Amino acid sequence: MRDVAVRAGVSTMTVSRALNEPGKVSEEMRERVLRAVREIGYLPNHLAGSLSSNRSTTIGLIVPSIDNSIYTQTVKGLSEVLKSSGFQLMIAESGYDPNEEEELITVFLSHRVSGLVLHSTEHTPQATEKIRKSGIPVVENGNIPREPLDMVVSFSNYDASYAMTMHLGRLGYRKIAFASLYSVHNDRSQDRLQGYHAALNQLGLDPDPRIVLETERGLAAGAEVMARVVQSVPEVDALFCAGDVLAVGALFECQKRGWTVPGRIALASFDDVDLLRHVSPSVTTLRLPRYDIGERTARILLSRIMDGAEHLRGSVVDLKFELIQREST
Amino acid sequence: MRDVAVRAGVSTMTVSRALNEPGKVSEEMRERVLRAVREIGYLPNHLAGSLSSNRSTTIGLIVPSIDNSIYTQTVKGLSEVLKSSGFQLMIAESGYDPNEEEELITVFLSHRVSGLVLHSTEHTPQATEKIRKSGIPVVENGNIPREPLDMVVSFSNYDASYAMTMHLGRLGYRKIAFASLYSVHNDRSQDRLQGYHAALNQLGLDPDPRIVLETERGLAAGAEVMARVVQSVPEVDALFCAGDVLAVGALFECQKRGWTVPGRIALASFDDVDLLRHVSPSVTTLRLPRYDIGERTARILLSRIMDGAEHLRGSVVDLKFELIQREST
DNA sequence: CCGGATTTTGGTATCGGTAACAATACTATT
DNA sequence: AATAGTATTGTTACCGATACCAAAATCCGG
Repeated sequence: MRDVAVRAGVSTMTVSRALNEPGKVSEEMRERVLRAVREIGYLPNHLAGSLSSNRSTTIGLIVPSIDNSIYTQTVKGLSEVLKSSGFQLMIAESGYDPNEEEELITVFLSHRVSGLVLHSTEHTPQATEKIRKSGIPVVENGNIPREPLDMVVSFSNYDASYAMTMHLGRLGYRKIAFASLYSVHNDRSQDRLQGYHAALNQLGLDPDPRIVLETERGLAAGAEVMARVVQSVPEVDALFCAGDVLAVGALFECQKRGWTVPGRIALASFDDVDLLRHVSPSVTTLRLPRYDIGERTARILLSRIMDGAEHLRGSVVDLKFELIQREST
Repeated sequence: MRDVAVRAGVSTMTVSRALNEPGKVSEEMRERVLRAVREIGYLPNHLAGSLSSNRSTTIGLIVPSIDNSIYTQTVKGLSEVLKSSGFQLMIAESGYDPNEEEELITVFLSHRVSGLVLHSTEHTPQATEKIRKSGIPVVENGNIPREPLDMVVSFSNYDASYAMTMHLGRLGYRKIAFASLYSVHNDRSQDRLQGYHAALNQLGLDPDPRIVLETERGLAAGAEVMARVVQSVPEVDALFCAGDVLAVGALFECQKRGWTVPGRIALASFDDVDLLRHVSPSVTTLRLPRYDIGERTARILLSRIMDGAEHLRGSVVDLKFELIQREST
């Protein structure tokens, strides 16, 4: 930058202003500076700028696992809004481990991100403390936690799971099995399970531990769950797969075994992946506002960072969901 | 850091060393410093460190589209290796637009990333020039370009497409249709198309423009392609879907219309997504080393950055692929 | 045409670290 | 015990920008 200043015959301050606050500089200076910038091929150093101004243009994002297609829509929403404001995204994965998450939070804070987005809502006390101490705005967006760290943009896993289970109950199914992903360190799974139980209770149905299963992600796991539940408890008449692509795997298993859906057993899923609409029978599911969550998260974060919108501190945005009834129920 | 130094009764240099080069500091000092760090709750400022040392620990990654599940495995591979070396990933999407890519490269350079990973291999001249001028190592990993910018870690889209087409030819199919994603500004698509044509030529089959189609991503597009090609050119006996989940959509369309696969028409896909193994019939496809590409990319980049392995400059790593014959052909 | 208000520009300190070298303490050797 | 050599710690300058305030230039009404 010094070179630019010399070449343009002005002070570095003028260069800095011409680049960042063009309005505060005369037409002539601005052009002289911009020309010098072009001639020299000058690239501003963001590190120096951030250090000096004590403001950065990076946002940290921590997801449990990068290769989970569920998050990609949210990341896209985040990314698009941030890009339009000149912010950058730093991404890392915690592997569903709160300690790992804490570690990453520390790293991001030392990189002086000006905001954090956390998918998980389970944090170590130290992580919470560090965030509080740093004073930067945070958005949690995988679930609506009972005790938010700061802001929240999400749908409620509990509500969604409750709604789907009630839907199955109202359709007349009496023996509703439930499959989800492992719930250790995964409050989304835990909430879905609780929503399911609350609905059963509301419907006057007895919970049966034999038909509540936890498994890993993937088609194979879904298939395995379907086979297991039908064979161990033949009177089961519906399976609610509250996670990933389990329902697709389950459906394939039914097709392979010749079990009709929903004749022999009804099937419902949690996330409206494209696939569920195209398989036959198409699968009843919940449409979750994945993209909107990212977009809204970015907006609310930017308001806090750029406009200092302190009144947004602690706000909880519930983006709801939509139940889509299809052929499988 | 000054506070830590005062509290520990040492100079800031000693604090810096105790934290970054523990070996160069005596046992006693190290403990005194670490205690002070803990007591104060000191968090190093990476921006300042990077600025001062002229080294950063961030890598920039530019993908055409974040919400494409194809990249997630590569990102995971990258992320895991980088994390273990304390590097951070900045991600952005170019939307298949070289100008957008150039813009992002500029931003990343001004953030002083110490390496770049580009999925696309088509760049503007200015982008190429900026990268060259910056001197930082770059890895391209969506394809193997004819004129690499610097290092390359990928498989060859041309070779893969050629191999699959030859495979279909050897199985006896004579009228092989080809569907891919739009090839404008997408050299991966272009190379796949060329590989297909080269194989047709080698097989002594005449190319037929009526059965070479470009479409968008998604199941619906795949279904549409299948319907279109079979109805307009009934003698077609195989369809090679060289992109995304097109093949799955195509298969669903066949099932819906009662066309047997491979009886009425054979079907082959390009990327081994989990799904293809679980549908019925299972789909012949290419297993691409998505995760390995990410992992290897990270390793080669880190070698250049940390060990200054200049002999790696310009290296091209072809990670190959595997053809998986299944029921659909 | 003048004095004060306003806009534009510049000087200097500083952000929080590290590099490079200087100074000091300690070790080993003969 | 003196000397050279090594290990440890400190001093100072600087990385490349911006903040803050002072100085210079411009504007304006009376």
